Amino acid sequence: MSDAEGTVPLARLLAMAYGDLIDQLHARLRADGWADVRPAYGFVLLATRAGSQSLTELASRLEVSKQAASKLVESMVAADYLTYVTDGGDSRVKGVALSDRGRRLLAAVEGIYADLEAGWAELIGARAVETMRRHLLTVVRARHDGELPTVRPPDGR
Amino acid sequence: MSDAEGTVPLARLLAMAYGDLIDQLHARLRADGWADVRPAYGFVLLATRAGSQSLTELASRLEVSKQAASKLVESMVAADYLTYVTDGGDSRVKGVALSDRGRRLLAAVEGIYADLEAGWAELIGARAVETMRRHLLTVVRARHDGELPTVRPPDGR
DNA sequence: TACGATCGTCAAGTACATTGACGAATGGAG
DNA sequence: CTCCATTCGTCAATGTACTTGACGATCGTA
Repeated sequence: MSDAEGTVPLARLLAMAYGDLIDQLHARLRADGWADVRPAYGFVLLATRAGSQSLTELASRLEVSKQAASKLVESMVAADYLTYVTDGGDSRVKGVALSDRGRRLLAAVEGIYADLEAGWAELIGARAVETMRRHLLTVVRARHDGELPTVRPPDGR
Repeated sequence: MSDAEGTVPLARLLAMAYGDLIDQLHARLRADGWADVRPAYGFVLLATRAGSQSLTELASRLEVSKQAASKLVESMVAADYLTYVTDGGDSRVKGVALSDRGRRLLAAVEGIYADLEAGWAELIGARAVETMRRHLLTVVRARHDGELPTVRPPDGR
C-alpha cells in the first residue's frame, strides 16, 4: 500500500515503525549473544527496573492473569534475568527482582535503542527525533492522566 | 516510569501510542455496532483492500502459515467481511476478496483513525501530526526499500 | 479465636500458531 | 500425450501463551 492510496494512518505507521525497531532490537541482541530473549521479557524487565514487586503486582502492571505472570517469571528466573526475593515478611508474597544478568540485558536493550534512534536521526534529523519523542509523550500522557503506562505484551487475540 | 529516569526510548512510546490508538479504535467500533472485529482482521482487510488474492499470497503477506491464514479468512468469511472468489481459472487457488461489509468496515476504521488523529492535532498541532507522519514514512521506507510493508499481526509468542 | 481477604498454584480450557504430509491440480519437458 | 515436479489448500498433530475459577496457606482485623 502506498500513499497514492491516500494518507497512511498514523496507527499503521506506528505499528510498522515499532515492528521494525523490535525486529532490529532482537536481531542485535542475538548478534550480541542474548540468544534466549523473548519479546515479552522486555515488558517484565521494564516493569521491574524500579525495584522488586510481587507476582500479583507484576500481573496487574502487565494486564495478564497471575498464572500467566507466574509462568513468564518462572522462565525468566530460569534464564537468570530475574530472581525471587523475600519481600516484606508476608509468606504469601513472592517477590521478583532483576538479577545482575537482567540488569545487563536492560542496559544492552537501552544501548541498542539509542543506536537505532541515532539511525533515525541520520534520516530525519536529531531535532526531529526529539520533537517526535516529545509529541508522543504528550499524546500518551494525555490518555493516562499525565503518567506513562507500562506496556503490556501485545495481543493479537 | 517517568522521564525522570532518562529519555524514554521511542520504541516504548510507539508501543504505548499504538496500543492507545488500537484500544480506542476497537472501543469506537464496538460503540458503532461492529461487535465482532478481532484485532487480526485489520491486517487482513488492509492486505486485501487493493484486490483479491490467494490464501497463499495472503499468508505470505501476513507472514503466517497457510493454515493460520485459512482459519483467519474462514472466520472473516463467516462474519461477512470477506468473500471467496474465483481467481484466474486455477482450481487449486482460493481467491479472497473484501465483501461489501468488509469495505464498509474498512471505511469505518479509516474514519475513526481520522478522528483520533484530529484529537492528536488538538494536543500537538495539525502540522506536528503531518510532520510525524512524514518522518515515520521516511524511517519505515528506509527499512523496506522505499515501500511500505503490510503489518503482520503482532506476536508476543 | 474466627473469618474475610489476599497470594500464588493448580487444573482445565481456549485461541492461535506451527510443521509436515497429503491429494488434487497445474504446467512444462520429453 | 504422458509423466513428473511444483503448487495450492486442507488435514492432523503439536506447541505456546493465555484465561477462569477453585483451592490451600497466610494474613490482618474484629
